[in-house]
Amino acid sequence: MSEISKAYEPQAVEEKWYSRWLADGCFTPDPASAKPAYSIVIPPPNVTGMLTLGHVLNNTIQDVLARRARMLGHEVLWLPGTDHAGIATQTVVERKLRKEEHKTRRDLGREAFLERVWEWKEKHGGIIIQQLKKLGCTCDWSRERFTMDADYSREVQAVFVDLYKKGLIYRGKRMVNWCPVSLTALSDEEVIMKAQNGWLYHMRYELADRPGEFLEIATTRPETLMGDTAIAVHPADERYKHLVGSHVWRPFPRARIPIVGDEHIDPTFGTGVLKVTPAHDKADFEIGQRHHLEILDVLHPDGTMNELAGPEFAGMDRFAARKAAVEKLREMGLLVKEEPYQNNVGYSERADVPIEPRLSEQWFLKYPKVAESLEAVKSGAVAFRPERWAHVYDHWMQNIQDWCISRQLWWGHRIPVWYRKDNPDCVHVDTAPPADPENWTQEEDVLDTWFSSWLWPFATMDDATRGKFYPTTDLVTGPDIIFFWVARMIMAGYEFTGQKPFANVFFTGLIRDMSGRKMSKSLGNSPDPLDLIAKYGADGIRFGLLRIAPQGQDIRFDEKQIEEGRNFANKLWNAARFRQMHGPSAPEVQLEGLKLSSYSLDILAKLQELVVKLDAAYGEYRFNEAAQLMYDFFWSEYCDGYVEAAKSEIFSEDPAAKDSALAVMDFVLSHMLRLLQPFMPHLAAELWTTLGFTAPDHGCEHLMYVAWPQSATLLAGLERERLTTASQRVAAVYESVRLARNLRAEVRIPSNKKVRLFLKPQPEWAEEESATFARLVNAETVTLEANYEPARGEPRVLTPLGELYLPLEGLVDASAEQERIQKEIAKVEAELATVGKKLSNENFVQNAPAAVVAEHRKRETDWKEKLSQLQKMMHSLGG
RNA sequence: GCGCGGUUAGCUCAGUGGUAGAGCGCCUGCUUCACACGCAGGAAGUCGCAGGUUCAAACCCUGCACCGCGCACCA
Repeated sequence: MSEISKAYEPQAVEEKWYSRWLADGCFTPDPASAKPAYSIVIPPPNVTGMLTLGHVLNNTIQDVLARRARMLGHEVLWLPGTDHAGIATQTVVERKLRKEEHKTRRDLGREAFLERVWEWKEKHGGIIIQQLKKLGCTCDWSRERFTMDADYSREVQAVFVDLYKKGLIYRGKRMVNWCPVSLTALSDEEVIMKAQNGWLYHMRYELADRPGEFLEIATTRPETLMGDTAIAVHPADERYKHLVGSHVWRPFPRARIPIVGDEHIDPTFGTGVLKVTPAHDKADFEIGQRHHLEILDVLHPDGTMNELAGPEFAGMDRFAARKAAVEKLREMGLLVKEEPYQNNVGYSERADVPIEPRLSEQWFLKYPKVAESLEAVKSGAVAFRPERWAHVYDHWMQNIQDWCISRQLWWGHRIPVWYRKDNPDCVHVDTAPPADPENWTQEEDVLDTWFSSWLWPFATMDDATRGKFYPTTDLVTGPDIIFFWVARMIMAGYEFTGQKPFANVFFTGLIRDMSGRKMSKSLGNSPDPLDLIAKYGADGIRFGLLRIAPQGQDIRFDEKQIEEGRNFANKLWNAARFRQMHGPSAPEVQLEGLKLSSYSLDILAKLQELVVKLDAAYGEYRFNEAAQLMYDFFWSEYCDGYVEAAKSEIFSEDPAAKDSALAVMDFVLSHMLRLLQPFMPHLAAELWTTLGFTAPDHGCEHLMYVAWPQSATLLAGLERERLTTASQRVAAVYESVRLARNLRAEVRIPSNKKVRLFLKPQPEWAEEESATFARLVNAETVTLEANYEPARGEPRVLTPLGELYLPLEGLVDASAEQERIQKEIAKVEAELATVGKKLSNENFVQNAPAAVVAEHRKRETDWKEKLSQLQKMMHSLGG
């Protein structure tokens, strides 16, 4: 046992314990264990990533689940790792290359560039892993995985080949979402629709067969008109249907283009005439297919105009070209009007620029096991929490589209396809290159990062691990990646393992700033969790964040909340310190045979109730409730209530009473530390050791492996029949204390000043509690006197212990006291009226549950009793 | 357009049919022998609006308003 400092200083304690756990291999499970398995795979953060508050929330929840599972006797695997994050990582390294060497990746060439990326990854990647250790995460670091590990890559390629052979992967020239900055195709999920304030331009195209007559067309993208290869109207539109089959002049480059009739056109929008640019719009492309229109691509991949747009536009950026095209139309007298218009534009998720619909050769996947995956969530085989996310999943799965899986990047899993040099139509699709590689060229593209992440729950495990821990138990993630990751993992699980990948998915909320904005680097509104850890301790931030993280609801972050977590840690620290000051603790307390005070019985009953409620909260993944329950129990019930009351035993002359109270403190503290361990692991471990607690049969010296308290057997050996009466008595004393303190405050006696009180005792046991009562109200003496005669105007209050008097030797005049009691009477009368009204309602008395009615009747009796006593007190004051 | 959340004390949020809760902030008093990262007391809410169901509604139903999000979109 060592001396404990006055305030908890988390830094040294946290570092000490984390390294001790690591040294003792506490996080590494044994696949051969006979214990039931519990497993989680971490949502792999980007290898470029830095810890955000989102990660803190997410990983703390996982850690809480893992730690509690260990205490419940499970063999626990929490498997960590990082994601290669194709675009993000490649961008970081390219930027560095440009800045430091003024080179592009093409200057280096593919192989040399990839070497650089690996170098970067070894040197700077995975910082976030170190940061997770600071948080106290109990991941099995010996199993850390990376989505580009050799064996993981083999698995990705095998999956590609398998799906290709099943006919689910195909190559095709399709309209895809093209990012002009990253220069790659993207999946539909990587496109974010944003509302844009732009313009709707009305322009007119001259009819080729009727010079001088024009068709008016509305568009938001005049810069693509050079790629127009037709004009479309609705075939039934009375205004235009006679024109179908004739031609108009595209103004520049000047060309005759046909007018086609197509059902897709909405006659009510704009002028009811659409310019058709098959190369630059998905709907236009489809119209083009239907009418066999020419496809005229006027853009370079980087979003600048190409030669087909005409010499004056070639090389111009698409947005500059928009202005230029409008000007040119104006000069030609073809611009009718411009009106402000709001529409939605798709943005690239990573580069945050508008994407271009672009026709290109890409690889696509027809998703496997869609029906089975839909059913899994519907039936609850994979349980979503909160449940409402199941609808979002359902909707997406019902409308699922083929997935564009190829990316025009270098960093990633290269597609295992080779084309014969002398005949590109001859392909070799296999995890191994062809035997005569010199005659083949490998596909240049890599796979979408998510095409590797979707295998994460099983591709990260070796056979022995998979045998024990797959399918995993819980997945904890944000609802923002429900399509990117969760849905795809479920499908991959069924397709490649024949099983669901996890039993439960818990969706956390998003953390927002105080004005409700999403935390982001660019807004600079995201505090660095490491700063917060340094300031408040990992346990403080864990507890503070979880206490305010409701089920699946977004969270407004306020540093105050973390401060509360730190304060709670300090409270625990000092409560332990207080216990330690009164001698050594018993390593294992047995309640049996102890002579217990009412206060002890009461706090033990509340402890048991806490365990019951905590188990229920965990059962529903209500972590905020669990945190709040522990906070309230420990701070209010234990510290403010029990410890203060027990001081009269601890400081008493009776050694038996003192020992009994200390034993109860040990019992409560040791159980509290067990319950707290998942949330505040470092502090709990530290206090557990400092106080010298142990537990039987846990086979390990670490608190994290001590058994979770069992509510059913917690109070075994206790005089159960005394519990109820003890709790009632304690409640009466505490209520009396509150009223007495209130009285002191009302007559403005400073809280540190001792007073002499007189009590006309009510219950026959009042005397037994008078010493404790006196201590709690800071009274020098409490004199019990059935026939006490108060002075005129003496402050008094009616308590469950009896009428209480606070002599002030005439400092308060009778009228002031009368006024105070009159106010109390008014309050009681109001309460009585409320209850009376309810009880006089026959419908209530007949229909409400008997217990509710009885409760009301009792309330009425109590208030009546109180009223009559107050009136008597009023009378004795001469009122 | 369809769908999903939210709207409770000054602030951040709990509270799924039976007398409105917490923390912070605020006011008052306390360096009382664990803790000022603390102790004690207090003020403060027509539970978004309007209907309905019920003996009883913050809670269930209907409609509306506002805030946020997702999906799909008409150029």
